[in-house]
Amino acid sequence: MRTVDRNAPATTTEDDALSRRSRILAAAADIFAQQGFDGTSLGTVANAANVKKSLVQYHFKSKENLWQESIHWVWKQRDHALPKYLLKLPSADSNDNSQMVRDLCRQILTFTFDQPQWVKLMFQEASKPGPRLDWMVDTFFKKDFSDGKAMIEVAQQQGLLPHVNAMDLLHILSGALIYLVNVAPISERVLGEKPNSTQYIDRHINTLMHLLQNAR
Amino acid sequence: MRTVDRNAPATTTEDDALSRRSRILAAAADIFAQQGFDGTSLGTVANAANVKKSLVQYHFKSKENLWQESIHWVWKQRDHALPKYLLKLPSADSNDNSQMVRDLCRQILTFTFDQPQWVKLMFQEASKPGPRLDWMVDTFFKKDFSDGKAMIEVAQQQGLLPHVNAMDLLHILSGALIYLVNVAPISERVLGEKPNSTQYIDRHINTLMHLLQNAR
DNA sequence: CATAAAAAAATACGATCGTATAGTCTGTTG
DNA sequence: CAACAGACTATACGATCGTATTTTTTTATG
Repeated sequence: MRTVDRNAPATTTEDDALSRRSRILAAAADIFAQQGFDGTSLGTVANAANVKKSLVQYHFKSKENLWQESIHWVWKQRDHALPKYLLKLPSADSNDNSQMVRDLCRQILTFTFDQPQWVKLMFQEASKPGPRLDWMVDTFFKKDFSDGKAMIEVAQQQGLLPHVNAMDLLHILSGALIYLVNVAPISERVLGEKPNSTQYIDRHINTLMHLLQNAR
Repeated sequence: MRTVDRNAPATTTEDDALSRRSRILAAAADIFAQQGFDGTSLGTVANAANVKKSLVQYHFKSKENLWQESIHWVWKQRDHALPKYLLKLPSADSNDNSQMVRDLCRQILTFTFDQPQWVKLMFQEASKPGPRLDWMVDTFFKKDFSDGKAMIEVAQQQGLLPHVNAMDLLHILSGALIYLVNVAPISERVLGEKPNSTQYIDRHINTLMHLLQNAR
């Protein structure tokens, strides 16, 4: 009987077990981030990954476990895309560090507009505290918070940020950046302007930097 | 047979149709805000409102309709609690208007910490654009945006806020305030500090005002 | 009191979903 | 070739949920 015929589109890309597994992970991360835990069905994930529903359950034992592994995958992507500035502000090379905060903000914004899963997953669970939020706090957020605070403090010591409470400043900065991503679908519909465009991001960051640099 | 016996706790509060209906609305708003649309079941809402599941369907025809009416109810609460400053910055009475922005921010923060439903419902739909988000945009957000922008501009004309792009400033302010509420369950677990305490809110607002007032 | 409308409750049904289980296919190893 | 393990599939079951329908109870009105 048929020797080849496996799938319709004649997968030119390799379709081994490993690629299937990560395809499921990527699809699950997307759908979990968009539809939430309850709004996501394993069948939908399987379809999006172009695999059978049973295979999802074979590679990941339960929906809960798939969710956890998806988030690990998302955070790995994020940490791989945003490591450059983290805690590595040059101590006193003193060429032009003034642009560093601006560059970091822009990089965070553009990446998050492109891969908003981590933010969506974060606030989904924050809005309904439970075991899943506790797990995320222990696994990711404690480290994220301390890294962020350390970055703020380094920047402050270099005179790049006003000397106010570091944790407050972290929240204000995070808020100003992340809110922009979260509210983007609304802004787009209200203002009729694409908030993830380069101009929009640059203008917003300019305004933000203006507020920060004129304050002491 | 029993003349009275209706319910266990001998409801001292009147339990007529109107109070039942609004009890369902309040419960639905809470649960929708916490668990999302998909994560909310009509049975759970009924239990929380202490009514039978069938009664939920009697008063509100469908889950979709219950969701809409819940949100109308939430927005009505919000507009009833936060009308004082909206668009009503005194034109030139000029006693001490400098505290007005600070007071407004504090009022928004304390109310939203107390009744975070509107924010949660807002971002739930923003994270998965669809017909429900479109409905919210047309019904609420267009007005919210224009009101907010108008407020910023009035404050700017009085010299209470730096003269930067009004919409950007609105987003930065909204972000700094709303993010604080959204991230509160995480902050509470990471920092071991209640973010909705008066001191925490005041300190945060002080920092924010410091950034705003030293900038021009 | 009679009667009709409104309010509330009980029941049932079809669909979806997570998961458990058994079966199939393929490649490898001894 | 035999045996086995890993990858994959098919199927079924129990539970939950939204909704439709029917029935009972309460309230209002003449």
